[in-house]
Amino acid sequence: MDTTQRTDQQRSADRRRRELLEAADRVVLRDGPHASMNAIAAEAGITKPILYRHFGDKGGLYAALAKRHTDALLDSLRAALDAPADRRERVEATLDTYLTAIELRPQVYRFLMHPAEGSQPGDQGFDVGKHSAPLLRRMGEELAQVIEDRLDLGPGGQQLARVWGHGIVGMMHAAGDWWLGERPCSRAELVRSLADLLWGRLAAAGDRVGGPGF
Amino acid sequence: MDTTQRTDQQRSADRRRRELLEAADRVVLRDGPHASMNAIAAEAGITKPILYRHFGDKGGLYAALAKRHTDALLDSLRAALDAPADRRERVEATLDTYLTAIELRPQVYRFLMHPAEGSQPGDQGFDVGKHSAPLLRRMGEELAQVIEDRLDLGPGGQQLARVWGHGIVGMMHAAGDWWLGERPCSRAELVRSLADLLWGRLAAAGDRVGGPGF
DNA sequence: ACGTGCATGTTACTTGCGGTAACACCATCC
DNA sequence: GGATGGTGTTACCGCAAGTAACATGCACGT
Repeated sequence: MDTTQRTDQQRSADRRRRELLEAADRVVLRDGPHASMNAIAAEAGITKPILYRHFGDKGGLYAALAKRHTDALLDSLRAALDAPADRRERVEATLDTYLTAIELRPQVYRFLMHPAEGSQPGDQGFDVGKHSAPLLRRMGEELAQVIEDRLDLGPGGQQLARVWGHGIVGMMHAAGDWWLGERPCSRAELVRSLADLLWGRLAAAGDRVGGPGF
Repeated sequence: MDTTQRTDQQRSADRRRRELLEAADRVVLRDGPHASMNAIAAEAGITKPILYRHFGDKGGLYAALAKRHTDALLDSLRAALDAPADRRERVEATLDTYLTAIELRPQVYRFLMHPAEGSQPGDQGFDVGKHSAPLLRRMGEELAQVIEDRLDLGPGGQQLARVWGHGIVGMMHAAGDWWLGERPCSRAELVRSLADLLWGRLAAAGDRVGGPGF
């Protein structure tokens, strides 16, 4: 088997795949996650079966598309997480990076959080637990690793780090989602409020007069 | 217009609607959120158009279905939130209530977190912000209200409470989703870890030796 | 008693999408 | 020159959402 030829072919196929992904990206960003395979194929200047040859099925295409954006976002987050500053500043920088990303490209964000597209009626009866957006899971795992690596949490620290990783990511996501919809405050205020929450201000707050305390 | 007759009709329609919802519930719990309208109609012993007359479209049926479960879960959560105990115990009780609910009825949980079913290609271009599960939003708002009512957060407290409400709910949700899929620890441990996070243990933890600190 | 509404039910259809089979073109390699 | 393999097409299947048109039964007003 001719290595050069095979490499050439693979190179060509990879380039084509990237072109198709970029076309799909344009359509998804324009039409939303409901973009049909026909529409994507049309945007790419081809027809459906080619898409299916490259990506298997719609889930495959969407997974490939999601991976691109997820990787990019995770790179940004890693940079914020690795910035030279103290812990609080890093946490705020990470929150701000995430929120800035979803603020600048809400369509991408919406697409990434919609896992329902991939699954089909007949795939697997009812696997609970896999339906959350892969982006959330990956962010949770990454953050868990960072926490475990850098913090001394004593015995059971690894498990604690994983819980916290997923929990913090979920907090960031839900708050960001709500904020994006209602825009009740500036991004900086949101970041500060969330960091305050993580810094234990909930436990430290005083009871309201006359109330039984939360 | 005859009031008695109208009431009778309405009563009958309501009863029918409830029967249909219960049939839909059975199917969705059996087949997952991909249950077709035909399947639901068959389970109810009727045919599709009747479902459409009652609920408009699939989104309407699913919304009605979701409302039932969401209301039920919110009632449980309110009870936990109102229990006579100190703040930490209430937080743990609320977390535990939520986690117990999703543990006992994972199918219901999965259904509630799948908003993608409702939206259709042609409804509205791209409204970002409305795509999160209504359950999450409602839980966030409720918790925000409780926090605002019972905690003295100083100026800007209302906004802070809302951020925290949505953030905490998101934390609970993401951690619960991950936990449900991997079952890395007992429910009690998860509750404790999350409460520790909310109690500021992240900020209090020491740096690991040799690391720059999270 | 009888037609008039009106809700309830049906069959049969349209539309649109995911996915596939079968065939056509064009380069490359023996 | 003819096999091979990737790229592309048209035309189709199956299935689910949603709708139109028609049938039936029950309470009402006169």
